[in-house]
Amino acid sequence: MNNEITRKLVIYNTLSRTKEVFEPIHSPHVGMYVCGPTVYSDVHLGNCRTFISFDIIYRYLLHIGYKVRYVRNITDAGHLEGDHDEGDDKFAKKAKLEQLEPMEIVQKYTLGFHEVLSMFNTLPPSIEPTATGHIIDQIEMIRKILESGYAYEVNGTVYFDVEKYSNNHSYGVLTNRKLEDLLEGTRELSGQDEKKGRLDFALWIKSKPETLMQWPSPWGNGFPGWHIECSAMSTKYLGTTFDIHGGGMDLQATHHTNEIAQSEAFSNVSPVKYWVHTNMLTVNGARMSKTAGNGFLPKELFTGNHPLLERGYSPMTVRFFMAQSQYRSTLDFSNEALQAAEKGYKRLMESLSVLDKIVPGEVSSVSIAELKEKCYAAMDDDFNTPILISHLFDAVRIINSARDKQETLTSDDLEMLKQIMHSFVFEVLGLKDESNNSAGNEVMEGLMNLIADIRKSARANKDWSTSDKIRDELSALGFEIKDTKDGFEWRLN
RNA sequence: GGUACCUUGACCGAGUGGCUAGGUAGCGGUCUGCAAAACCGUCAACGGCAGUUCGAAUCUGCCAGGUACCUCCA
Repeated sequence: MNNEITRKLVIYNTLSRTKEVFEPIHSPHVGMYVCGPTVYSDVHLGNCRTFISFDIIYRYLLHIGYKVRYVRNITDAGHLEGDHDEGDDKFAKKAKLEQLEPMEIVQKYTLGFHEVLSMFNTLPPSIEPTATGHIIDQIEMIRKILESGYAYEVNGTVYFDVEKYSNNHSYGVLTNRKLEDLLEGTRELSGQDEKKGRLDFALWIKSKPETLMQWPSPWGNGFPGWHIECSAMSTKYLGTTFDIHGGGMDLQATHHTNEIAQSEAFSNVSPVKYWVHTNMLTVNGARMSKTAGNGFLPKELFTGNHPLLERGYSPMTVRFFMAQSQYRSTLDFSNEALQAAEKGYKRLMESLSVLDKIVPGEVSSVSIAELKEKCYAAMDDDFNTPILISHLFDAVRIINSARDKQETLTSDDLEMLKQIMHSFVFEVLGLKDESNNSAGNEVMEGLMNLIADIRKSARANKDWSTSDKIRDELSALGFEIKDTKDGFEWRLN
Protein backbone atom coordinates (compact mmCIF):
# COMPACT_ATOMS: atom_id res chain seq x y z
CA MET A 1 0.00 0.00 0.00
CA ASN A 2 1.49 3.34 -0.94
CA ASN A 3 -0.56 5.27 1.57
CA GLU A 4 1.52 4.22 4.52
CA ILE A 5 0.84 6.33 7.58
CA THR A 6 4.07 6.67 9.51
CA ARG A 7 2.94 8.66 12.51
CA LYS A 8 1.98 6.81 15.66
CA LEU A 9 -1.06 8.66 16.86
CA VAL A 10 -2.50 8.20 20.32
CA ILE A 11 -6.12 9.09 21.12
CA TYR A 12 -7.91 9.17 24.45
CA ASN A 13 -10.80 6.76 24.24
CA THR A 14 -13.73 7.40 26.56
CA LEU A 15 -14.61 3.69 26.43
CA SER A 16 -11.37 2.60 28.09
CA ARG A 17 -10.61 5.91 29.81
CA THR A 18 -7.04 5.65 28.55
CA LYS A 19 -4.98 6.84 25.63
CA GLU A 20 -4.85 4.20 22.91
CA VAL A 21 -2.77 3.87 19.77
CA PHE A 22 -4.97 4.83 16.86
CA GLU A 23 -5.40 1.92 14.47
CA PRO A 24 -8.22 2.51 12.00
CA ILE A 25 -10.35 -0.46 11.00
CA HIS A 26 -9.58 0.02 7.30
CA SER A 27 -6.45 2.16 7.25
CA PRO A 28 -5.76 4.53 5.55
CA HIS A 29 -9.51 5.12 5.53
CA VAL A 30 -11.02 6.64 8.65
CA GLY A 31 -14.71 6.98 9.45
CA MET A 32 -15.52 9.81 11.82
CA TYR A 33 -18.97 10.82 13.04
CA VAL A 34 -19.56 13.95 15.09
CA CYS A 35 -22.89 14.93 16.60
CA GLY A 36 -23.89 18.20 14.98
CA PRO A 37 -26.20 20.92 16.18
CA THR A 38 -29.93 20.89 16.78
CA VAL A 39 -30.95 23.73 14.53
CA TYR A 40 -33.75 25.38 16.48
CA SER A 41 -31.67 28.34 17.73
CA ASP A 42 -28.36 30.08 17.17
CA VAL A 43 -25.23 28.11 17.97
CA HIS A 44 -23.34 29.59 20.86
CA LEU A 45 -19.61 29.65 21.47
CA GLY A 46 -19.62 26.47 23.51
CA ASN A 47 -21.06 24.57 20.57
CA CYS A 48 -18.41 26.10 18.37
CA ARG A 49 -15.64 24.82 20.58
CA THR A 50 -16.61 21.24 19.87
CA PHE A 51 -16.78 21.78 16.14
CA ILE A 52 -13.48 23.64 16.11
CA SER A 53 -11.85 20.86 18.15
CA PHE A 54 -13.04 18.22 15.72
CA ASP A 55 -12.05 20.41 12.82
CA ILE A 56 -8.48 20.34 14.11
CA ILE A 57 -8.68 16.57 14.63
CA TYR A 58 -10.03 16.15 11.09
CA ARG A 59 -7.35 18.41 9.68
CA TYR A 60 -4.55 16.56 11.46
CA LEU A 61 -5.79 13.15 10.33
CA LEU A 62 -5.85 14.44 6.75
CA HIS A 63 -2.46 16.04 7.18
CA ILE A 64 -0.73 12.84 8.21
CA GLY A 65 -2.24 11.01 5.27
CA TYR A 66 -5.53 9.44 6.33
CA LYS A 67 -8.48 9.45 3.99
CA VAL A 68 -11.26 10.57 6.26
CA ARG A 69 -14.98 10.40 5.72
CA TYR A 70 -16.22 12.97 8.18
CA VAL A 71 -19.96 12.82 8.85
CA ARG A 72 -21.61 15.50 10.94
CA ASN A 73 -25.37 15.53 11.18
CA ILE A 74 -27.93 18.28 11.40
CA THR A 75 -30.66 17.47 13.88
CA ASP A 76 -33.75 18.98 12.35
CA ALA A 77 -36.48 16.76 13.79
CA GLY A 78 -37.42 14.50 16.59
CA HIS A 79 -35.44 16.11 19.35
CA LEU A 80 -37.87 16.20 22.23
CA GLU A 81 -37.61 18.78 24.95
CA GLY A 82 -38.34 16.12 27.51
CA ASP A 83 -40.33 13.01 28.09
CA HIS A 84 -43.13 14.90 29.70
CA ASP A 85 -43.87 17.69 27.30
CA GLU A 86 -46.88 18.01 25.10
CA GLY A 87 -45.55 15.90 22.30
CA ASP A 88 -44.37 18.61 19.98
CA ASP A 89 -40.74 18.64 19.15
CA LYS A 90 -38.43 21.62 19.47
CA PHE A 91 -38.98 22.76 15.93
CA ALA A 92 -42.71 22.85 16.11
CA LYS A 93 -42.58 24.79 19.38
CA LYS A 94 -40.26 27.43 18.09
CA ALA A 95 -42.21 27.61 14.84
CA LYS A 96 -45.46 28.46 16.59
CA LEU A 97 -43.67 31.11 18.56
CA GLU A 98 -42.31 32.80 15.50
CA GLN A 99 -45.21 32.03 13.20
CA LEU A 100 -43.01 30.09 10.88
CA GLU A 101 -43.04 26.69 9.31
CA PRO A 102 -40.75 24.23 11.12
CA MET A 103 -38.60 23.89 8.03
CA GLU A 104 -38.15 27.66 7.96
CA ILE A 105 -36.64 27.44 11.41
CA VAL A 106 -34.44 24.60 10.29
CA GLN A 107 -33.32 26.52 7.22
CA LYS A 108 -32.65 29.72 9.12
CA TYR A 109 -30.51 28.18 11.81
CA THR A 110 -28.75 25.76 9.49
CA LEU A 111 -27.60 28.69 7.39
CA GLY A 112 -26.55 30.56 10.51
CA PHE A 113 -24.60 27.55 11.72
CA HIS A 114 -22.74 27.25 8.44
CA GLU A 115 -22.02 30.95 8.38
CA VAL A 116 -20.52 30.90 11.85
CA LEU A 117 -18.42 27.82 11.21
CA SER A 118 -17.10 29.28 8.02
CA MET A 119 -16.06 32.42 9.88
CA PHE A 120 -14.14 30.15 12.21
CA ASN A 121 -12.51 28.65 9.11
CA THR A 122 -13.66 25.07 9.74
CA LEU A 123 -13.66 22.63 6.86
CA PRO A 124 -17.05 21.30 5.82
CA PRO A 125 -17.66 17.65 6.65
CA SER A 126 -17.71 15.06 3.87
CA ILE A 127 -21.38 14.36 4.47
CA GLU A 128 -23.84 16.45 6.47
CA PRO A 129 -26.99 14.36 6.71
CA THR A 130 -30.24 15.59 8.19
CA ALA A 131 -32.60 13.66 10.43
CA THR A 132 -35.61 14.53 8.30
CA GLY A 133 -33.83 13.16 5.25
CA HIS A 134 -33.38 9.78 6.93
CA ILE A 135 -36.78 8.98 8.38
CA ILE A 136 -36.98 5.75 6.40
CA ASP A 137 -33.58 4.60 7.64
CA GLN A 138 -34.62 5.34 11.19
CA ILE A 139 -37.89 3.47 10.84
CA GLU A 140 -35.98 0.50 9.42
CA MET A 141 -33.59 0.51 12.32
CA ILE A 142 -36.39 0.74 14.86
CA ARG A 143 -38.12 -2.19 13.19
CA LYS A 144 -34.97 -4.31 13.47
CA ILE A 145 -34.59 -3.40 17.11
CA LEU A 146 -38.20 -4.40 17.73
CA GLU A 147 -37.53 -7.70 15.97
CA SER A 148 -34.50 -8.34 18.11
CA GLY A 149 -36.72 -7.87 21.16
CA TYR A 150 -35.00 -4.87 22.71
CA ALA A 151 -37.88 -2.51 22.10
CA TYR A 152 -41.63 -2.50 22.61
CA GLU A 153 -44.52 -0.54 21.28
CA VAL A 154 -47.15 1.11 23.43
CA ASN A 155 -50.00 2.90 21.77
CA GLY A 156 -48.07 4.12 18.73
CA THR A 157 -44.86 4.94 20.58
CA VAL A 158 -41.82 2.66 20.53
CA TYR A 159 -39.52 2.48 23.55
CA PHE A 160 -36.10 0.95 23.95
CA ASP A 161 -36.06 -1.63 26.73
CA VAL A 162 -32.98 -0.72 28.73
CA GLU A 163 -33.35 -3.32 31.42
CA LYS A 164 -33.72 -6.14 28.95
CA TYR A 165 -30.73 -4.86 27.03
CA SER A 166 -28.75 -4.78 30.26
CA ASN A 167 -29.21 -8.49 30.78
CA ASN A 168 -26.59 -9.26 28.16
CA HIS A 169 -24.96 -5.87 27.44
CA SER A 170 -23.41 -3.23 29.66
CA TYR A 171 -25.61 -0.21 29.21
CA GLY A 172 -23.43 2.17 31.22
CA VAL A 173 -20.05 1.36 29.60
CA LEU A 174 -19.40 4.83 28.34
CA THR A 175 -19.82 6.47 31.70
CA ASN A 176 -18.58 3.55 33.75
CA ARG A 177 -21.85 3.21 35.60
CA LYS A 178 -23.84 0.27 36.77
CA LEU A 179 -27.50 -0.08 35.95
CA GLU A 180 -28.48 0.02 39.63
CA ASP A 181 -26.69 3.33 40.10
CA LEU A 182 -28.38 4.73 37.04
CA LEU A 183 -31.77 3.61 38.24
CA GLU A 184 -31.17 5.25 41.58
CA GLY A 185 -30.62 8.60 39.95
CA THR A 186 -33.77 8.54 37.89
CA ARG A 187 -37.15 9.92 38.76
CA GLU A 188 -39.98 7.64 39.65
CA LEU A 189 -42.28 6.74 36.83
CA SER A 190 -45.25 9.04 36.90
CA GLY A 191 -48.76 7.64 36.58
CA GLN A 192 -49.22 8.74 33.01
CA ASP A 193 -46.02 7.06 31.87
CA GLU A 194 -46.42 4.19 29.51
CA LYS A 195 -42.78 3.15 29.69
CA LYS A 196 -41.93 -0.15 31.36
CA GLY A 197 -38.63 0.94 32.80
CA ARG A 198 -37.49 4.25 34.14
CA LEU A 199 -34.45 4.36 31.86
CA ASP A 200 -36.33 3.39 28.72
CA PHE A 201 -36.21 6.02 26.01
CA ALA A 202 -38.32 6.62 22.93
CA LEU A 203 -37.25 5.44 19.49
CA TRP A 204 -40.44 6.56 17.80
CA ILE A 205 -42.99 8.96 19.21
CA LYS A 206 -46.65 9.04 18.35
CA SER A 207 -47.74 12.45 17.12
CA LYS A 208 -50.91 14.35 17.76
CA PRO A 209 -53.01 15.37 14.78
CA GLU A 210 -51.86 18.97 15.10
CA THR A 211 -48.15 18.10 15.22
CA LEU A 212 -46.54 19.86 12.29
CA MET A 213 -43.71 17.47 11.56
CA GLN A 214 -44.94 13.90 11.40
CA TRP A 215 -44.40 10.89 9.23
CA PRO A 216 -46.27 7.63 8.68
CA SER A 217 -44.73 4.52 10.19
CA PRO A 218 -45.67 0.93 10.96
CA TRP A 219 -46.79 2.24 14.38
CA GLY A 220 -48.89 5.08 13.06
CA ASN A 221 -48.02 8.70 12.46
CA GLY A 222 -45.20 10.10 14.53
CA PHE A 223 -41.64 11.30 14.57
CA PRO A 224 -38.31 9.74 15.57
CA GLY A 225 -36.73 9.99 19.01
CA TRP A 226 -33.54 11.98 19.26
CA HIS A 227 -30.97 9.22 19.63
CA ILE A 228 -31.99 7.02 16.73
CA GLU A 229 -31.00 9.49 14.03
CA CYS A 230 -27.32 9.34 14.87
CA SER A 231 -27.33 5.55 14.99
CA ALA A 232 -29.18 5.33 11.68
CA MET A 233 -27.07 7.87 9.84
CA SER A 234 -23.69 6.75 11.15
CA THR A 235 -24.54 3.16 10.21
CA LYS A 236 -25.70 4.21 6.78
CA TYR A 237 -22.60 6.19 5.86
CA LEU A 238 -19.85 4.61 7.95
CA GLY A 239 -21.00 1.05 8.56
CA THR A 240 -22.04 -0.85 11.66
CA THR A 241 -18.59 -0.33 13.17
CA PHE A 242 -16.49 2.72 12.47
CA ASP A 243 -13.44 4.45 13.89
CA ILE A 244 -14.22 7.70 15.67
CA HIS A 245 -17.40 9.03 17.19
CA GLY A 246 -17.18 12.47 18.67
CA GLY A 247 -19.28 15.01 20.44
CA GLY A 248 -19.44 17.17 23.51
CA MET A 249 -19.06 15.59 26.92
CA ASP A 250 -22.62 16.51 27.74
CA LEU A 251 -23.77 13.95 25.20
CA GLN A 252 -21.82 11.12 26.76
CA ALA A 253 -24.17 10.00 29.50
CA THR A 254 -27.44 9.99 27.64
CA HIS A 255 -27.20 10.43 23.91
CA HIS A 256 -24.09 8.38 23.25
CA THR A 257 -24.97 5.75 25.80
CA ASN A 258 -28.29 5.28 24.04
CA GLU A 259 -26.65 5.28 20.63
CA ILE A 260 -24.44 2.38 21.65
CA ALA A 261 -27.45 0.50 22.99
CA GLN A 262 -29.47 1.05 19.81
CA SER A 263 -26.64 0.12 17.50
CA GLU A 264 -25.75 -3.01 19.42
CA ALA A 265 -29.37 -4.06 19.60
CA PHE A 266 -29.51 -3.52 15.84
CA SER A 267 -26.27 -5.11 14.65
CA ASN A 268 -24.96 -6.94 17.68
CA VAL A 269 -21.56 -5.26 17.38
CA SER A 270 -20.06 -2.33 19.19
CA PRO A 271 -20.54 0.59 16.80
CA VAL A 272 -17.50 2.71 17.60
CA LYS A 273 -13.81 1.95 18.17
CA TYR A 274 -12.77 5.32 19.63
CA TRP A 275 -15.19 7.57 21.49
CA VAL A 276 -13.85 11.10 21.67
CA HIS A 277 -15.43 13.73 23.90
CA THR A 278 -14.63 17.39 24.03
CA ASN A 279 -14.94 19.31 27.24
CA MET A 280 -17.09 22.31 27.96
CA LEU A 281 -16.45 25.99 27.54
CA THR A 282 -17.13 27.78 30.82
CA VAL A 283 -17.89 31.34 31.84
CA ASN A 284 -16.87 32.25 35.37
CA GLY A 285 -16.43 28.56 36.03
CA ALA A 286 -19.92 27.54 34.96
CA ARG A 287 -20.70 25.69 31.80
CA MET A 288 -21.92 27.75 28.90
CA SER A 289 -25.28 26.35 27.89
CA LYS A 290 -28.45 27.24 26.12
CA THR A 291 -30.65 26.58 29.09
CA ALA A 292 -28.49 28.46 31.59
CA GLY A 293 -28.70 31.49 29.33
CA ASN A 294 -25.01 32.26 29.67
CA GLY A 295 -24.19 31.40 26.10
CA PHE A 296 -22.28 33.87 24.01
CA LEU A 297 -23.30 34.11 20.40
CA PRO A 298 -20.36 34.29 18.03
CA LYS A 299 -21.75 37.51 16.61
CA GLU A 300 -21.75 39.13 20.06
CA LEU A 301 -18.17 38.07 20.51
CA PHE A 302 -17.00 39.48 17.21
CA THR A 303 -18.70 42.82 17.77
CA GLY A 304 -18.13 43.03 21.52
CA ASN A 305 -21.83 43.61 21.99
CA HIS A 306 -22.27 41.70 25.25
CA PRO A 307 -22.36 42.89 28.88
CA LEU A 308 -19.42 40.68 29.86
CA LEU A 309 -17.20 41.81 27.01
CA GLU A 310 -15.03 44.90 27.00
CA ARG A 311 -14.67 44.79 23.24
CA GLY A 312 -14.87 42.48 20.25
CA TYR A 313 -12.48 39.72 19.28
CA SER A 314 -11.91 38.35 15.82
CA PRO A 315 -12.84 34.80 14.80
CA MET A 316 -9.19 33.78 14.50
CA THR A 317 -8.38 35.19 17.93
CA VAL A 318 -11.13 32.99 19.31
CA ARG A 319 -10.00 29.98 17.34
CA PHE A 320 -6.45 30.47 18.57
CA PHE A 321 -7.74 30.95 22.13
CA MET A 322 -9.49 27.59 21.90
CA ALA A 323 -6.47 25.85 20.40
CA GLN A 324 -4.42 27.00 23.37
CA SER A 325 -6.21 24.51 25.58
CA GLN A 326 -6.43 20.76 25.19
CA TYR A 327 -9.84 19.63 23.94
CA ARG A 328 -10.47 17.41 26.98
CA SER A 329 -10.02 20.23 29.49
CA THR A 330 -12.61 22.78 30.34
CA LEU A 331 -11.73 26.19 29.00
CA ASP A 332 -12.68 29.35 30.83
CA PHE A 333 -13.74 32.34 28.91
CA SER A 334 -12.74 35.84 29.98
CA ASN A 335 -11.67 39.20 28.60
CA GLU A 336 -8.17 38.79 29.96
CA ALA A 337 -7.75 35.36 28.42
CA LEU A 338 -8.96 36.60 25.05
CA GLN A 339 -6.68 39.61 25.13
CA ALA A 340 -3.72 37.38 25.86
CA ALA A 341 -4.74 35.09 23.02
CA GLU A 342 -5.13 38.01 20.66
CA LYS A 343 -1.60 39.22 21.30
CA GLY A 344 -0.16 35.76 20.93
CA TYR A 345 -2.07 35.13 17.73
CA LYS A 346 -0.86 38.38 16.21
CA ARG A 347 2.70 37.64 17.15
CA LEU A 348 2.46 34.24 15.51
CA MET A 349 1.00 35.74 12.33
CA GLU A 350 3.59 38.48 12.30
CA SER A 351 6.40 35.96 12.36
CA LEU A 352 5.04 34.37 9.20
CA SER A 353 5.61 37.52 7.22
CA VAL A 354 9.05 37.92 8.78
CA LEU A 355 9.86 34.44 7.51
CA ASP A 356 10.01 35.66 3.92
CA LYS A 357 12.63 38.25 4.76
CA ILE A 358 15.20 35.94 6.26
CA VAL A 359 18.48 35.61 4.37
CA PRO A 360 19.82 32.05 4.55
CA GLY A 361 23.27 31.47 6.00
CA GLU A 362 26.03 28.88 5.70
CA VAL A 363 25.08 26.89 8.77
CA SER A 364 22.11 26.51 11.07
CA SER A 365 22.49 27.51 14.67
CA VAL A 366 19.36 25.62 15.71
CA SER A 367 17.89 22.25 14.76
CA ILE A 368 14.80 22.70 12.63
CA ALA A 369 14.38 18.96 12.17
CA GLU A 370 14.10 18.61 15.92
CA LEU A 371 11.50 21.34 16.07
CA LYS A 372 9.50 19.63 13.37
CA GLU A 373 9.54 16.33 15.20
CA LYS A 374 8.38 18.02 18.40
CA CYS A 375 5.42 19.57 16.59
CA TYR A 376 4.31 16.21 15.25
CA ALA A 377 4.91 14.52 18.58
CA ALA A 378 2.61 17.05 20.27
CA MET A 379 -0.24 16.38 17.87
CA ASP A 380 0.36 12.63 17.99
CA ASP A 381 -0.25 12.76 21.72
CA ASP A 382 -4.03 13.08 21.66
CA PHE A 383 -3.99 16.24 19.55
CA ASN A 384 -2.17 18.32 22.13
CA THR A 385 -2.55 21.71 20.49
CA PRO A 386 -1.25 23.76 23.46
CA ILE A 387 2.05 21.89 23.31
CA LEU A 388 2.14 22.31 19.55
CA ILE A 389 1.61 26.04 19.99
CA SER A 390 4.40 26.25 22.56
CA HIS A 391 6.74 24.78 19.91
CA LEU A 392 5.41 27.18 17.31
CA PHE A 393 6.37 30.02 19.63
CA ASP A 394 9.86 28.55 19.80
CA ALA A 395 9.79 28.83 16.03
CA VAL A 396 8.63 32.44 16.30
CA ARG A 397 11.63 33.26 18.43
CA ILE A 398 13.95 31.52 15.95
CA ILE A 399 12.38 33.39 13.05
CA ASN A 400 12.68 36.80 14.69
CA SER A 401 16.20 36.08 15.83
CA ALA A 402 17.19 34.95 12.34
CA ARG A 403 15.86 38.19 10.96
CA ASP A 404 17.98 40.05 13.52
CA LYS A 405 20.95 37.83 12.57
CA GLN A 406 21.09 36.36 16.05
CA GLU A 407 20.44 32.90 14.65
CA THR A 408 21.34 31.52 11.25
CA LEU A 409 19.58 28.99 9.03
CA THR A 410 20.71 27.18 5.90
CA SER A 411 18.42 27.56 2.94
CA ASP A 412 17.28 23.95 3.39
CA ASP A 413 16.41 24.57 7.02
CA LEU A 414 14.70 27.80 6.13
CA GLU A 415 12.55 25.92 3.64
CA MET A 416 11.74 23.29 6.24
CA LEU A 417 10.83 25.99 8.74
CA LYS A 418 8.49 27.62 6.23
CA GLN A 419 6.90 24.29 5.52
CA ILE A 420 6.44 23.54 9.25
CA MET A 421 4.86 26.91 9.92
CA HIS A 422 2.59 26.67 6.93
CA SER A 423 1.50 23.11 7.74
CA PHE A 424 0.79 23.59 11.39
CA VAL A 425 -0.51 27.13 11.52
CA PHE A 426 -2.72 27.03 8.45
CA GLU A 427 -3.43 23.40 7.60
CA VAL A 428 -3.59 21.81 11.04
CA LEU A 429 -4.65 24.58 13.41
CA GLY A 430 -6.76 26.06 10.63
CA LEU A 431 -5.78 29.65 11.35
CA LYS A 432 -5.67 32.30 8.69
CA ASP A 433 -4.20 35.75 8.47
CA GLU A 434 -6.93 38.27 9.11
CA SER A 435 -4.84 41.36 8.71
CA ASN A 436 -5.68 43.47 5.75
CA ASN A 437 -2.40 44.51 4.19
CA SER A 438 -1.65 45.75 0.74
CA ALA A 439 -1.97 42.44 -1.05
CA GLY A 440 -4.06 42.97 -4.14
CA ASN A 441 -4.55 46.67 -3.64
CA GLU A 442 -2.11 48.70 -5.69
CA VAL A 443 -3.71 52.05 -4.94
CA MET A 444 -3.35 51.48 -1.22
CA GLU A 445 0.19 50.28 -1.71
CA GLY A 446 1.16 53.34 -3.72
CA LEU A 447 -0.50 55.67 -1.25
CA MET A 448 1.26 54.14 1.70
CA ASN A 449 4.61 54.26 -0.10
CA LEU A 450 4.06 57.94 -0.69
CA ILE A 451 3.27 58.58 2.95
CA ALA A 452 6.26 56.48 3.96
CA ASP A 453 8.49 58.65 1.78
CA ILE A 454 7.18 61.87 3.28
CA ARG A 455 7.66 60.56 6.76
CA LYS A 456 11.11 59.29 5.93
CA SER A 457 12.29 62.71 4.77
CA ALA A 458 10.68 64.36 7.77
CA ARG A 459 12.61 62.05 10.00
CA ALA A 460 15.81 62.69 8.07
CA ASN A 461 15.27 66.40 8.74
CA LYS A 462 14.55 65.65 12.40
CA ASP A 463 11.08 67.11 11.86
CA TRP A 464 9.63 64.95 14.64
CA SER A 465 6.31 66.73 14.81
CA THR A 466 5.50 65.84 11.18
CA SER A 467 6.75 62.29 11.50
CA ASP A 468 4.85 61.71 14.74
CA LYS A 469 1.71 63.27 13.34
CA ILE A 470 1.76 60.82 10.42
CA ARG A 471 2.33 57.89 12.74
CA ASP A 472 -0.30 58.92 15.28
CA GLU A 473 -2.98 59.65 12.73
CA LEU A 474 -2.38 56.43 10.84
CA SER A 475 -2.64 54.59 14.15
CA ALA A 476 -5.89 56.35 14.87
CA LEU A 477 -7.22 55.09 11.54
CA GLY A 478 -6.45 51.55 12.58
CA PHE A 479 -3.05 51.08 11.01
CA GLU A 480 -0.34 49.36 12.96
CA ILE A 481 2.94 51.18 12.35
CA LYS A 482 6.36 49.76 12.93
CA ASP A 483 9.48 51.78 12.27
CA THR A 484 12.33 50.00 10.56
CA LYS A 485 15.79 51.08 9.44
CA ASP A 486 14.57 52.34 6.10
CA GLY A 487 11.04 53.61 6.63
CA PHE A 488 8.14 51.86 8.29
CA GLU A 489 6.03 48.76 7.92
CA TRP A 490 2.30 48.86 8.27
CA ARG A 491 -0.69 46.65 8.47
CA LEU A 492 -4.33 47.44 8.73
CA ASN A 493 -6.21 45.61 11.45
C1' G B 1 -28.83 11.58 47.19
C1' G B 2 -25.73 8.65 43.41
C1' U B 3 -21.40 8.80 39.88
C1' A B 4 -17.26 11.07 37.93
C1' C B 5 -13.89 14.97 37.39
C1' C B 6 -11.16 19.36 38.72
C1' U B 7 -8.02 22.78 42.11
C1' U B 8 -0.83 24.92 38.74
C1' G B 9 2.60 31.54 39.43
C1' A B 10 -0.98 38.35 38.42
C1' C B 11 -4.29 35.97 34.21
C1' C B 12 -5.05 31.86 30.52
C1' G B 13 -3.14 27.16 30.18
C1' A B 14 0.30 22.28 29.30
C1' G B 15 2.94 18.45 31.50
C1' U B 16 5.49 15.20 34.64
C1' G B 17 7.66 10.50 40.35
C1' G B 18 13.93 13.57 40.05
C1' C B 19 15.08 17.28 33.90
C1' U B 20 12.90 25.53 31.65
C1' A B 21 6.02 24.16 29.06
C1' G B 22 4.08 28.16 26.27
C1' G B 23 1.22 32.74 25.81
C1' U B 24 -0.26 37.43 28.20
C1' A B 25 1.05 40.84 32.08
C1' G B 26 5.37 42.65 35.35
C1' C B 27 10.61 43.89 36.08
C1' G B 28 15.81 44.87 34.00
C1' G B 29 18.49 45.46 29.43
C1' U B 30 19.55 45.97 23.81
C1' C B 31 17.61 48.74 19.69
C1' U B 32 15.08 53.68 18.71
C1' G B 33 14.83 61.02 18.05
C1' C B 34 10.65 59.25 21.05
C1' A B 35 7.31 55.26 20.90
C1' A B 36 5.79 50.61 19.12
C1' A B 37 7.59 46.01 17.54
C1' A B 38 11.48 42.61 18.12
C1' C B 39 15.41 40.25 20.84
C1' C B 40 18.08 38.98 25.51
C1' G B 41 17.73 38.35 30.73
C1' U B 42 14.47 37.89 34.94
C1' C B 43 10.57 37.17 38.96
C1' A B 44 6.83 33.80 40.14
C1' A B 45 3.12 27.93 40.83
C1' C B 46 1.70 23.28 41.61
C1' G B 47 -5.67 23.94 47.35
C1' G B 48 -4.74 22.07 52.82
C1' C B 49 -3.11 17.98 56.06
C1' A B 50 -1.00 13.20 56.52
C1' G B 51 1.25 8.83 54.17
C1' U B 52 4.25 5.80 50.35
C1' U B 53 9.29 6.92 48.34
C1' C B 54 16.23 8.08 48.30
C1' G B 55 12.96 11.89 46.10
C1' A B 56 5.94 14.07 44.94
C1' A B 57 3.32 19.42 42.54
C1' U B 58 2.95 14.26 39.97
C1' C B 59 1.05 8.02 43.62
C1' U B 60 -2.45 6.87 48.20
C1' G B 61 -5.85 8.58 52.09
C1' C B 62 -8.53 12.38 54.50
C1' C B 63 -10.27 17.51 54.42
C1' A B 64 -11.72 22.15 51.94
C1' G B 65 -13.48 24.48 47.59
C1' G B 66 -15.41 24.00 42.62
C1' U B 67 -17.65 21.67 38.20
C1' A B 68 -20.26 18.18 35.39
C1' C B 69 -23.56 14.09 34.59
C1' C B 70 -27.84 11.24 36.55
C1' U B 71 -33.55 15.46 33.03
C1' C B 72 -33.13 19.00 26.83
C1' C B 73 -28.07 21.12 25.89
C1' A B 74 -21.50 20.65 21.85
